[in-house]
Amino acid sequence: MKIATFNANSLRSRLPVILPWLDAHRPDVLCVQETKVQDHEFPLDAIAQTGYTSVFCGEKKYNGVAVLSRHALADVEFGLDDEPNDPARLVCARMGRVWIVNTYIPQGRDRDSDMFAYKIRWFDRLKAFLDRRFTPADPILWMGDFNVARDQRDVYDPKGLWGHVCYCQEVQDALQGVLDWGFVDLFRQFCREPGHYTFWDYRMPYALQRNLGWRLDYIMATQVLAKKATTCHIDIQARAGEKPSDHTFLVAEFDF
DNA sequence: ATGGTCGGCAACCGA
Repeated sequence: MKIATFNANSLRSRLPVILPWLDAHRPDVLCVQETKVQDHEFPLDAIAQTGYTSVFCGEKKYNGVAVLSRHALADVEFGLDDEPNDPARLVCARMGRVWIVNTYIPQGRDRDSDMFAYKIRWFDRLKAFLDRRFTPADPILWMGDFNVARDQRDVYDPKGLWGHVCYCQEVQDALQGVLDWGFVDLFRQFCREPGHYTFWDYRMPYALQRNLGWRLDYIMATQVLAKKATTCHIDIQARAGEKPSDHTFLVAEFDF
């Protein structure tokens, strides 16, 4: 089994990246965040032509999640189970006996904004969501854009960036609280080195060439699946001169 | 130095 996650920053404008990538790599599942497309405008047919079914929930300009799959998806649910439930930030579905939880976690804006408090709470709400449906013994893949860099290996300037909404003690603790429920960071299971990133701010000149990046996207697996993982790697599709952030896939493969 | 650019989509907002 091969799975992947991708922050699209507009699914429709990224189809020229996504469709060839699906054809070349044929993952069983691709989770997408920031689709930025309403459901009635979702490019269902273009994706179906590559052999993938989709489940999705989007908004006009912001947010939006989708799961693209080569296999049937069952028990599809959108959003958390309290209010506001953010249906365009979470999709949960079952593929065979494996559960997929695809999240686009709030970015948080500023440390002193309501959105930051909302971001912190989101992790506890997600843990409650998981508790109501699963146990840590279930085969679950929690993946997507988490907007958290877990430690100093995950940002290009740990001292200078400390205190950012995506790199501060509060968000690291909040994420760790959900990990402690029973998840393994699959990329870190295979690579302990610093400097491997999934996001480069496109406002920074030559951020990719200078490797001024962040690791904000994750594939978290419960133990039963982590034991079967054979690889987890970052696939940067950007060619010379192109902006990389909207072209970065995080991929994991499993021995089944 | 607290900038920069991109996407949606029609004036800024979110990242």
